[in-house]
Amino acid sequence: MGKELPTRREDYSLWYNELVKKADLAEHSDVRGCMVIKPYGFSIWEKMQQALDKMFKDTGHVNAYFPLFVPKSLFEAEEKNAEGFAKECAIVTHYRLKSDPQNPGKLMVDPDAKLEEELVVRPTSEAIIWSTYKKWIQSYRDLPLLINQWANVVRWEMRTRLFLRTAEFLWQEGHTAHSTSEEAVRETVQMLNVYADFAEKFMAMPVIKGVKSEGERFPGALDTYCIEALMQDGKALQAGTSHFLGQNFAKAFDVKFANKEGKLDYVWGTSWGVSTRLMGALIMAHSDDEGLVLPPKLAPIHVVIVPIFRTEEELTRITIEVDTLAETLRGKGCTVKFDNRDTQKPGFKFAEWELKGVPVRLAIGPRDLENGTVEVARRDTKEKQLMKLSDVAAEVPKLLDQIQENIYQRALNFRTEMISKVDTYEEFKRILDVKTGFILAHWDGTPETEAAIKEETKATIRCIPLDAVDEPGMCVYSGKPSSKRVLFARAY
RNA sequence: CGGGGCGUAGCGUAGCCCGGUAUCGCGCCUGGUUUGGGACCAGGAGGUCGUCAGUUCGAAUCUGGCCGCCCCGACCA
Repeated sequence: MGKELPTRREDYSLWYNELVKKADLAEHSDVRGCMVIKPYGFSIWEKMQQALDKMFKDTGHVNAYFPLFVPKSLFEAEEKNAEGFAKECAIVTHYRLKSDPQNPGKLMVDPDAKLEEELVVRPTSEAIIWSTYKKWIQSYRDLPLLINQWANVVRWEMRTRLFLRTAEFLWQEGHTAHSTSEEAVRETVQMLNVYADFAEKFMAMPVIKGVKSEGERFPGALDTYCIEALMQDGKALQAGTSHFLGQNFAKAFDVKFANKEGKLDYVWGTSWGVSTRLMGALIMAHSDDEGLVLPPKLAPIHVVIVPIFRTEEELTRITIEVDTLAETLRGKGCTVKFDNRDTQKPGFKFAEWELKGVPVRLAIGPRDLENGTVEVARRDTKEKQLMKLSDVAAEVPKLLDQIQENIYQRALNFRTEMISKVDTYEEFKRILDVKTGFILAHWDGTPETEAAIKEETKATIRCIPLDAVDEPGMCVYSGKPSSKRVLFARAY
């Protein structure tokens, strides 16, 4: 099965695609550019959703749901936003099919069922939501409005990649409205921090927080904050964004409120989102040549128990021990899978669960029954140890914590090694050639320089890091003065 | 939309140049032996060769149209 998995070094893209399919996460659909998320992959996404949803609720947000379709007139109300998405929209123009007289048994679009106004399938929901907020907001007493929705969106991308860029994807989008600019900015930054915490604490993936340059900014936003992660092939991945919208959408949709002084003013907005792209990030941040490596906090199965037996009788004796052990582990919050299939051999099961990234594997055979032991194997380091059966229930939860910490440290060490400070354009290009990864370099702040560097090297400004220290220098490209370093990389 | 490649069993492929009804591996099914790191042996099932037309006694193979997919670019808040 997984034996044919190419190694990461040979061809990272190929390896990624194979892994996604072999680990039972997802596959390409017959529908153009779309993806089928398989049950195992979806169960990981559900764990992400649960953790994120709790973090949103803990910061005062509530969930709601808005329509899939956006009338074209609403969609175009915020001009920059509409322009930004115009090239990748799916549009509903008709509402009925009929039998095709030319092709018996086939259907055709009924030309008589043309819509008065086209409906855009949401590529993002600012328009439909802000048109609704207009009705909900009259006074400062209605603010802040802190709403999130879990939904699917459609962006007609020309080239797609499983999880990283698909024509339809699942995400969450938060849309908030505030009475002051300061409060909206605070919200934007707060949600950026929520995303960063989620990435680091749950996904065990270190991220760099920053602000996008003008060229990479969300259309319609005044500022786009983002978290940027580094994948094992040295390419960057934008893992989440949080936008300060200013009053742009409020003005476009005429959302005004009466403040305490009784004066009308436009509300201040934010929007923020993460998507199933995080699944791609998770895979590319930790996996190895044996397959997926899941952080325990997001693993749908924490512990898999593989019995080793020749006869029914042996399996029965093992099952008695396993039932007790599994029950105790479940009592400690572990998700336990007892793989008692008699259709596969132990070696096959070991390989299969490694491919699926299960953090801890226990093996129990006749030898262990005699000695009162269990073989405990951890996925991240592939270390195996014999443990007393009586100790397992206490040790496994600790081991899960260690694995969570270890894979974070490993990813952090990798990223630290892969950040290069460079001061000349030659060095800049050399790093991209031989090492890749993140590059911290001075930039003169102009879109022209940014575009020229992108054109020549394919590297883009991932962000202007929030923790960038003031440091006078010269732009690597133009030689003009610069006050701080920005983060460059080739990106997904 | 440009440049390149490909369409043959559930998956991956050989055959195509040089025309004679399709090769191999994985997987699947049956039986047996196995079972502490992806088992082995034997037998078996499974195909409108993307599609339409043309050339031919005969087309997976040659010719043309169409459809679909992949890679590179363009695109990707």
